[in-house]
Amino acid sequence: MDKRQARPYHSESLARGLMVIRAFGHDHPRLRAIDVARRTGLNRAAARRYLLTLQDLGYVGSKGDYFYLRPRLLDLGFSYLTSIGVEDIVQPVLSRISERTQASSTFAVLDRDEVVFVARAPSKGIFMLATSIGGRVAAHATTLGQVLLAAMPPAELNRYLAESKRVAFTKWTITDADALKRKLDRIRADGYPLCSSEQYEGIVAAAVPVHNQRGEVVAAVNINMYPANASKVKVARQYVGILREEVRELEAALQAHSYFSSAATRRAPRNLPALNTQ
Amino acid sequence: MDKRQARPYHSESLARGLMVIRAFGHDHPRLRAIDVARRTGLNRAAARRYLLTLQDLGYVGSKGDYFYLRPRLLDLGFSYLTSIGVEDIVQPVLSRISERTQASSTFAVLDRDEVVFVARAPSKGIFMLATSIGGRVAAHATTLGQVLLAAMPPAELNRYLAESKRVAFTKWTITDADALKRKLDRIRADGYPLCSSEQYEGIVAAAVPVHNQRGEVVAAVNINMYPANASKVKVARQYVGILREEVRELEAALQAHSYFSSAATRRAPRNLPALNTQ
DNA sequence: GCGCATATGTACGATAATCGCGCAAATCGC
DNA sequence: GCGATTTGCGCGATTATCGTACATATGCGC
Repeated sequence: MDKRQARPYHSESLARGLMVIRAFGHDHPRLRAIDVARRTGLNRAAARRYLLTLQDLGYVGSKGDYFYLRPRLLDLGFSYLTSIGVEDIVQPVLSRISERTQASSTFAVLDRDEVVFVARAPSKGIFMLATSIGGRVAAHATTLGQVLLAAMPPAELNRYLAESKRVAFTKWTITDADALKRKLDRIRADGYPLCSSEQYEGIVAAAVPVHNQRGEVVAAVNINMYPANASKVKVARQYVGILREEVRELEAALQAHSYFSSAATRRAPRNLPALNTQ
Repeated sequence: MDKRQARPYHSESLARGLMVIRAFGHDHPRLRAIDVARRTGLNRAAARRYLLTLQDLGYVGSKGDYFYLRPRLLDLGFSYLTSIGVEDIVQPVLSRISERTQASSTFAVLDRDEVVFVARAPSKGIFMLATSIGGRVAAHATTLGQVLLAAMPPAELNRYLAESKRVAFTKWTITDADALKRKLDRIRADGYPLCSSEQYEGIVAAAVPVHNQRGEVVAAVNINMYPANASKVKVARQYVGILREEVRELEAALQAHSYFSSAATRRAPRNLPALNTQ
């Protein structure tokens, strides 16, 4: 009846188990069954069952009453990384970009209003962004995010502009919807965004989009520089050529692979009029 | 009855859902429901239910009949990475090591007979190992693996030597159990292993163990060099000092964090005599 | 040393989540 | 156009999962 939304196509056990994994993290690297229960809202017995299941599968370990995550969890993310071809295709290109531009470079995709770092090649300098693979930052304050936002369908972009609350990381961060919209317009005209200190003071960055064979933007690649190496935005602008050149090859290589290709949408939906299956 | 092993503490749905995720990968970046069913051994309807669940949760997407993994999956591995403090603690140390030794460095842990790469800092050169975060290699052929094997309890080590089948990557790879045992003995005496071309032709590497506050080896850090930079093993040996020095600070920092500390094993097991909870 | 508070491990009946078959509709290859 | 596949979904059967309960064990305050 109305007890709960009936969703016969939804496995609650799986959802709850994944919730258990996410209960762990930087501030909570070791948790007891009851800690997990409290953090997830599950019953203690249930939380314990999921923990023991995950332990059987090798994803978590335990010592005394405490549970902790084990490196096998990286396999799950690794499935994603290999499915888009990070090791074989993306990483070599990033390395070449870093080498040719003396800047660190990053390959990233959009997930809702955040940019997710998928691959990265550091520069020769000491410089190393703190966030690592799988890390996320708000889209509005990075070149990666801006180039991805600029490629959004208008309707979706308007929803983003309306719903996302954009915080300022520095005084140059663009948070205002109209200002951001103007910047995105400029990006569409130029083909790439330049950021100066919008996320980190003193960092200059440029990004270019990565297209699949149908011309859709599926990812972005950027370079980050120190002002010491590139005190003028000019320099960044000059490197955009290299970035474009390398990304063109990246696109070709990615299209040979099938993840982004979106080639065979074998069938249209049955009854419904082509719902956007997101 | 005897239909199936009754395991009231085990959630099959969670296990099956995770199996679905692992059905994807490099050669299978896009799968239909029935493909997943075949690859996992699940019923098609069940596979589809798990896929739809994962889609609801944002871990997979779909286009037409095809499903694909989404970047949110990286969050799961990210939970592990942040729980051991990769970003805050490990990465800065690795960067310093790479800078001081001009070599790429890696932080890794052991999972059964494999080494899992957890964090990495590339060297200044072009050199970049293919495998990325979450990647695995057989333990016996890398300095990382050897230093971790050398620290294993004797019983476990013997089991490893007996059960693991060790393949040769180059003609210098040590695969013989006795030879490996001798090398591990030497490592215990020296405190660190040196590898020359055991995994890749021409690569020289050295590793040191990372201890928790109880003196247990919980991870390892290594450096990899090109013969061009270090044609003599001597050079590697000289860098071990730097490696040791930095890792000592790493250990101090990690101990402040609680993941590896294994501090409060609050209670001993109830009835059983302190079973090794793996 | 003695409660009090809290956590664990396990059992068990109730319930609802999950299973897997079966079918109509839609697509592909030939 | 036809046979072979696959999808989406409904539905009854079954069993996996829930959550309460209880004995046991630990830590802490006094």
